[in-house]
Amino acid sequence: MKRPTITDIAREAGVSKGAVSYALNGRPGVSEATRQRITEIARELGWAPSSTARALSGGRAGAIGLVLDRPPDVLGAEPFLTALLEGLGPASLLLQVVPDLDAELAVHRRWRGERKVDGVLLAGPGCAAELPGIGLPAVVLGGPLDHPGVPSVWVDDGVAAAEMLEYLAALGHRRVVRIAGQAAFAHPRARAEAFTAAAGRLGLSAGTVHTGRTAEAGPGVTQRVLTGPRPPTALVCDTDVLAVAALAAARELGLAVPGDVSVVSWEDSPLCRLVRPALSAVRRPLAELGSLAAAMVRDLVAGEEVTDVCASRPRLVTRGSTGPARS
Amino acid sequence: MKRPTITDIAREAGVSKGAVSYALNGRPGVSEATRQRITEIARELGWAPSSTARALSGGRAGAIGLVLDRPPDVLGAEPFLTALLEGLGPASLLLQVVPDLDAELAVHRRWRGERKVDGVLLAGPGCAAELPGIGLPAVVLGGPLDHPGVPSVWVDDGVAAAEMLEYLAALGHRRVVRIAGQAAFAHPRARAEAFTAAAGRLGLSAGTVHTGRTAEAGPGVTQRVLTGPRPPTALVCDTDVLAVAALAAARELGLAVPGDVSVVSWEDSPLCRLVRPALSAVRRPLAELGSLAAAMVRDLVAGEEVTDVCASRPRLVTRGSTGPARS
DNA sequence: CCGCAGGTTGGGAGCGCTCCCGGGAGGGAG
DNA sequence: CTCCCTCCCGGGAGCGCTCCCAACCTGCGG
Repeated sequence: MKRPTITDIAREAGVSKGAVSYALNGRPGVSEATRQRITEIARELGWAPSSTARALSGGRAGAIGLVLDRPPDVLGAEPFLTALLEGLGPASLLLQVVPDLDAELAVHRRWRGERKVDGVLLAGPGCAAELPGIGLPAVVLGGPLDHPGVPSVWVDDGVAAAEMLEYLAALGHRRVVRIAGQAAFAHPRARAEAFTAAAGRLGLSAGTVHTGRTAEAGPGVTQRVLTGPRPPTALVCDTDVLAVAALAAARELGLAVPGDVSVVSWEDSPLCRLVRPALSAVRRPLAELGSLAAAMVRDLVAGEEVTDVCASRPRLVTRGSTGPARS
Repeated sequence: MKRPTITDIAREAGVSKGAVSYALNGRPGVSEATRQRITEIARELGWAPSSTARALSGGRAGAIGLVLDRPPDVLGAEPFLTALLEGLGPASLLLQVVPDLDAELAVHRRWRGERKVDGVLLAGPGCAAELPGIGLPAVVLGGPLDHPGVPSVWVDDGVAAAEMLEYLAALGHRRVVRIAGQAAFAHPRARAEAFTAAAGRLGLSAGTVHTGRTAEAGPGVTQRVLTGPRPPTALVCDTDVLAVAALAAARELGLAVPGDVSVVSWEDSPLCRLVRPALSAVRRPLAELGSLAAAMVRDLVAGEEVTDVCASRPRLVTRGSTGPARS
């Protein structure tokens, strides 16, 4: 029950290993007739290329890596991860979870040393600067950054911010506060700038409060915002979980959503549809992000020039959590 | 800037490749003095073993696989995935997301054919029966199953059900309904049986309603349960998201939680802590599940006999969503 | 002083694949 | 008919490592 190798096929077909290799890889150097015969024999022998042998010989590992930097208790990229992976398709993705950035760098170095991966995806800008030094082709999810050797693929937070805020402005909202958290696959600074820029253009009074990395602070921060002087009539939350927390916090204060305050999530998810009122949310093309990223890593590994890429525009999905501003 | 190989080390140390291999792998057959010298040279040359070469030679791939079966729009294993991965530690995990079971089987077959992985983790009982036929060592997360060749590692739903229901019974609850959904790393039937058995033991009236695979039905199902004849005073939800949906559904009906109805989630997560009232929940040792599973796959690949394993007991964490039954 | 056991070491054959090189066959031109 | 050029294909050398086997060396007892 040993698995067949190209040598077996070669013997069976009465040709050499080399010919089989060429035939099976659709490469010139073998006549069409022989190619047919070889392909047929390979099929009936149930042959499949050994990825390890191919990797050894070719010098490539045939896999890309992704390290998730997960400090204990942080809500993070999880629900988005599967969307991303879906976009990656059949590319082999080596995944590892580590507690912090140093550990992440260590993993990248190890992968590089052991030649386990050909390139990596970076879930955040955290250690983008070090990757060229390590010598591993890398693509950053969420950007754009301006590290020369490390292209990024991102979703435009500018158009998302514009769409959200225009929508809120049209509903009569004038004071909006953003609850900033740890958003997946987004560059924190870029998002902050996009938000304030869009608000400025529309003449809105817009503030931002931060929950820090743990999101635990979500409800507390939200309540403080809503009970402060001149509270906002609309809240923009960086993540779906933060938005759910905001909903809960508002209700605890006896405020109606969207009657007294509107809430929109800068991240759509099934969770947004399941709470009541259902959350209006920005839907980002994460699967597309994944497939673009995979293609970029491939190109990078192939030695091609790769530039920053922006995925298609995010869309605002309106549901029950947003309504006219309380006058 | 070429990376050093054992041949380089051998030349440098004036010994043969074979000796270097033995020395670096801590294997007998080389004197302690030589081993020291070789280790030292390897260190200063910055040598790291090539995983691909090792895999080719050793016949093992040095990685285990996990296929996530994700029908569009299903809430699933995501938040738990990272906990699981954390438990896996530095073991290389090849991950792929597919739409359905057939695709999952296809991936397993491909991995097996290409020798990409040595063994796989199964996120559910779905295709456990086929794996021995494919010839890939596999461990099922969530069980126990009784497929001979496929051991499982699971968290005991029996003690979880007992703890939850005893707690609810002590609060005076007599009618409990379970909202059954797609729980991660749990065997649906085992969980159902554990629930009804524990309820029977305590003399509770316990029912179960199903949301199907999409969880979208969560709010609707919950409302139907709560507005039916003789509504339950407590709800047990299979997942955290379902529990949040239940909270929202209850509130929409004007029912107070926990005043009118208590809610407990059969899955803890940060989300449970962020909603209001915070959700009482069962916390399962998922990281432990991961490390156990990784060890089991390793043993299985090594050809050892592996039996079903049960992780340490889950714990009920009580928060604000549970209280005395309405009399 | 010789022989032998036990421990060390060198040499080399794979693992399955890729890719280069050169020989041979076949066909068109001279 | 011969020469040369073009295709095909066989042979074989790696890729970096593991592991077997034989040769070696040491130290011991006879």
